[in-house]
Amino acid sequence: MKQQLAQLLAQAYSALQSQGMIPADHPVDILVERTRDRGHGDFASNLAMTLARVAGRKPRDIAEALVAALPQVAQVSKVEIAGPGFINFHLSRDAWHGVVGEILERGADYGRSEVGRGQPVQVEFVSANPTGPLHVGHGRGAAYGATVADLLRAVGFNVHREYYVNDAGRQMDILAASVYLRYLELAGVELPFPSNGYQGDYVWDIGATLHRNHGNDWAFAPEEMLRDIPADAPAGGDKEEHIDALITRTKQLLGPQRYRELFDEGLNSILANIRQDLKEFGVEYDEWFSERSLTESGVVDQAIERLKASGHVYEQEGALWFRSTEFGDEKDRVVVRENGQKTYFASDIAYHMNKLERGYARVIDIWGADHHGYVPRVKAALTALGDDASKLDVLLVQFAILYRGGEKMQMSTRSGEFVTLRELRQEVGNDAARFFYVMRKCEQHMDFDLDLAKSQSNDNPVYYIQYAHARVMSVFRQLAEKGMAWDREQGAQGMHLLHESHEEALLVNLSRYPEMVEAAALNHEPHHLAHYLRELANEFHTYYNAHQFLVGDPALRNARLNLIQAVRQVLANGLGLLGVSAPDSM
RNA sequence: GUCCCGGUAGCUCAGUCGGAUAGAGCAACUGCCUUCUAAGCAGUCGGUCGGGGGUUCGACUCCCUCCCGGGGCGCCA
Repeated sequence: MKQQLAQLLAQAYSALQSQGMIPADHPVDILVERTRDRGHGDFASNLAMTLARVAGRKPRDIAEALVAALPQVAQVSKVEIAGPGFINFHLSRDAWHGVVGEILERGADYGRSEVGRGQPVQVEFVSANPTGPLHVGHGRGAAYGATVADLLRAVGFNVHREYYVNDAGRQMDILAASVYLRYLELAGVELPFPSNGYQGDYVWDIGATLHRNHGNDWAFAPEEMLRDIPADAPAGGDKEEHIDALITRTKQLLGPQRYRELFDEGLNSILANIRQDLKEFGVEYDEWFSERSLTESGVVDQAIERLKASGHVYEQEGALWFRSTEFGDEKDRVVVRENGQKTYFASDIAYHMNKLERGYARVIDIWGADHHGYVPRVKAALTALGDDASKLDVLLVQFAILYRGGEKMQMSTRSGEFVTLRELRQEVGNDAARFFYVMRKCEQHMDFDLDLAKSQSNDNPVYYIQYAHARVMSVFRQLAEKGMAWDREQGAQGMHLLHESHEEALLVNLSRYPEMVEAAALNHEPHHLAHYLRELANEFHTYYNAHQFLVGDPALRNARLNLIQAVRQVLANGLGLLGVSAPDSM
């Protein structure tokens, strides 16, 4: 409808050009918008105002000329000029009726489109280090990423969802050492636990698995573990040096093969937990991409070689630096450390190089906002490699701050003090969690009040929307109980009987759904969908209270049933995109 | 110090590319269940859009500046 009106205006516009009112070579973007106030009609255009300057005439004069040149069509009942020069379109009542038939016809496909033209897009999200269970902070990235990916698929992109598994590096070594120390305790070797180790209960569980598999065979005496190890922080030492020495000692004592087994036991156990958690949360991936595989397949070395060959790296103080300042970064970045170890950044350059080589039209990274300073260096690296950095969109998700009892909660994986995503899901349910996480735009800081979410879950907007869906289902159950059946064909014939203001409002909103989905997808803003569904549910509840559906007149009854069935379909489609269930009864 | 995000009703937040009288929910208050589920509906109350400049037909929206809150600024990942 919007497109149609824009085309009508385009015809009027070229008529004005041939009349010489507007320069013939002046190109223009014709915009038609939904009005906010129905008193201004259904759609409006500001075209006349934008032309005022180039034509050298008053906006209202141009508007009058445009309206005079506008072709007549049946769907448009009235065209008005209002305010400073808006052209307002009032649609005929019949113009809205078609939407119900379209929704019933297309069913679950209503709202889907092909604007993405099958272009391949990658969405990488969550990618939390496998050093512990997902916590509520990761939940926001999971819900947001999954919804953005679903929305993009709904509008016709070929979406590839990926989780980058950080299965290499120092954090994972700290986890391995932590697991080993718990194993030693189970084997009867009592040692002070490092202050910088991972202290969660899950570390005990992994240690216990090792102990079941190997008994005390992997144990060493405390003296062997602690010989020449620098003091931990509580004893006046440096916690980083302490834990690094423990890692080195663990590797020495166990040897490479057993250390790898220890390491992989921790990695696989935690990763399995993360995968299960996400799956239960309705978040599925096409690929789990291993960081270690980049090193092992030589891709990291290739990336560094390419940077060397193009002259964007230099050596200083024994380390190899990438000259990222050349591409707008604040300072240059190390890719190979003095000790010969490649940095995490080196892997990330390789990873993004690999992503672009896979041929995606767009690559979307969803990161926590604390990584924002990282964006310029990754883009710099892609540019230096000769790739098109503009294909990469980094969406930064602000933290979800947890409140309990009105107080902010600390979250630290290291200390083991956090609310896990699993706990949250168990407390408030998947539906409420998924919905809450995407209710706010991602740049907005989010206060997640646990007490509210747990104790007053009945007030959650998600229930309000689900209730609307359940109510429609209930009406149809009542229909059957009263020995009647829904005659969809008769309903379609009687659409003209729907002239209550509540019915017209619903028709307008139903027709808006595809536009809203498209905008939410292209702008990566799922919160629009959440707000839209609330509004639609509100209009339905209002209608429900104002009018009886199961009336005696079969023509009116079936017309109303067609309408509420269309409402139900759109609610179900929208909730589906958010990963929220649409229950038959509540 | 510098960079990023935010500041809109008592609270939590929407506000489309600059558009017409700035909107919801919660909270508070007043009504509505013999009728398709009251997890609902109708109504009332509530605003210097952080402050100050600027751009223009028009600014919550764009630019400058200042204030406040959160976060980032490692040869950690």
